[in-house]
Amino acid sequence: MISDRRLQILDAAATLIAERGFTSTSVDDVIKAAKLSGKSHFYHYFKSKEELGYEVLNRQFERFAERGLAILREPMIDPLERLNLFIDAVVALQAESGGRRGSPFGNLAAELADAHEGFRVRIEAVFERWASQIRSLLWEARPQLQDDVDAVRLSRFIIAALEGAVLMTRVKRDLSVLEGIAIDLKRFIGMHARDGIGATNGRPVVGVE
Amino acid sequence: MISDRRLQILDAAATLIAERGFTSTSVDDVIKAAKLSGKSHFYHYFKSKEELGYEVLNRQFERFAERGLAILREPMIDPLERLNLFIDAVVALQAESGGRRGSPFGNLAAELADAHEGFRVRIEAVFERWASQIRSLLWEARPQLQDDVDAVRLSRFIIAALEGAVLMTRVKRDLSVLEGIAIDLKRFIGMHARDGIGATNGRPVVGVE
DNA sequence: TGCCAATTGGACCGTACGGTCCTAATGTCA
DNA sequence: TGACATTAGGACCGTACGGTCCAATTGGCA
Repeated sequence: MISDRRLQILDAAATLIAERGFTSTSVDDVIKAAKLSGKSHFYHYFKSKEELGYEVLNRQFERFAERGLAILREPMIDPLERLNLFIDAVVALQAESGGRRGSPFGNLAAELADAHEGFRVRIEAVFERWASQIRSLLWEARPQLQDDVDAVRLSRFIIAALEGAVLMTRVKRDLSVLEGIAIDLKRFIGMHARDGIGATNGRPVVGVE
Repeated sequence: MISDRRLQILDAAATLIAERGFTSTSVDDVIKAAKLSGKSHFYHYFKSKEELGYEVLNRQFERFAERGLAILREPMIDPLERLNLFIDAVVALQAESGGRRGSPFGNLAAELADAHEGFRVRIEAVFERWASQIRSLLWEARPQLQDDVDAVRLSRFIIAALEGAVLMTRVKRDLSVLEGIAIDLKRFIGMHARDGIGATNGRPVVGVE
């Protein structure tokens, strides 16, 4: 069902959309990048540009789930430690493109949230699944956390800080922006620990750097 | 030099760009919204769509500087208190559009950072001026702050968290996302105070809510 | 062998876009 | 009165876009 060609098109489109956005990526661009013979070849696999966009978004999320969110579920590692590792993974993922690419979700969100309800809803779902993973982890870590920690709020804060950081990194073309924010974010999370380490001396509960 | 018409066009364009993004806003759309008679009327005032975009960005920043950043410089208020008030102002600004509009800088950044160097540079400058205001405030507040507070890093963190929060709010169409993050952000800032209030019990130095 | 998906290649269409050019009317201030 | 910015209206142009249609070929598999 999932032919090689389809994946090839999806990957090419993902790269282009990450570079220029969805609107500024034309079907002809995708055809050229995926080395298809022409329009009919493309429309043999996708019924519209919109559908292509949806599937690209799906694949981006799957990739992110495998390479990023999976860390949040590692059963052998302390939950709060896992959260730190996850943040490191986001930094590493960005480092691959030199911080020039930004978040595929954040980019699409900013570009299409108001203009295109179909994308808005799908991106909302992405953020919700992401937040839900963090909430589960926080629930698991609750013996180590202060009683009044608001998991919903904290999970949103983490996502917002990371998305904002990735955006700023892209604008400034400087990966150290993201790295600095990652450090602060870990400290903020550590501040919610029951023992309060990280809150008083600025160091997180578990290893930083 | 700055005619009424020009401002009228700039305001109409700002609204459209905030709603649909720069690329998806056509010159004809602007002409209709600003009630101009035709293309020649528009091109009488602006030499290109690009120049219009630059001037809209300038005006958005001026507006933000007057209604937001100005708070950071209020001489009669305690600096850290001012930072909290500033965050409240960002929330209030978003509330005006029901959180549907997002940040004019973040939106343009995500849409054009890679595609259009001219915009990227200008948005970078916006973030830099914003960060610089926060750094000044932090410097002013240094007697109340812990010695090892990194003003550059903290100022970037604040901006990233706010930009990310505004983006998420827009995607979820729920202002309470931003409100929650604002609370956490204030707590994080309070955590840098010398007395450590806010770090141990989750309350900032100065009034929250 | 025959079927069917995959591929190739290109013509074509309607629309939208940024931008130019030209002419003429209207208002305003010196 | 004259000079000049403003307003008005429209024709026009080249290009790009998403999408359709058609005809022909290739290749694997039952």
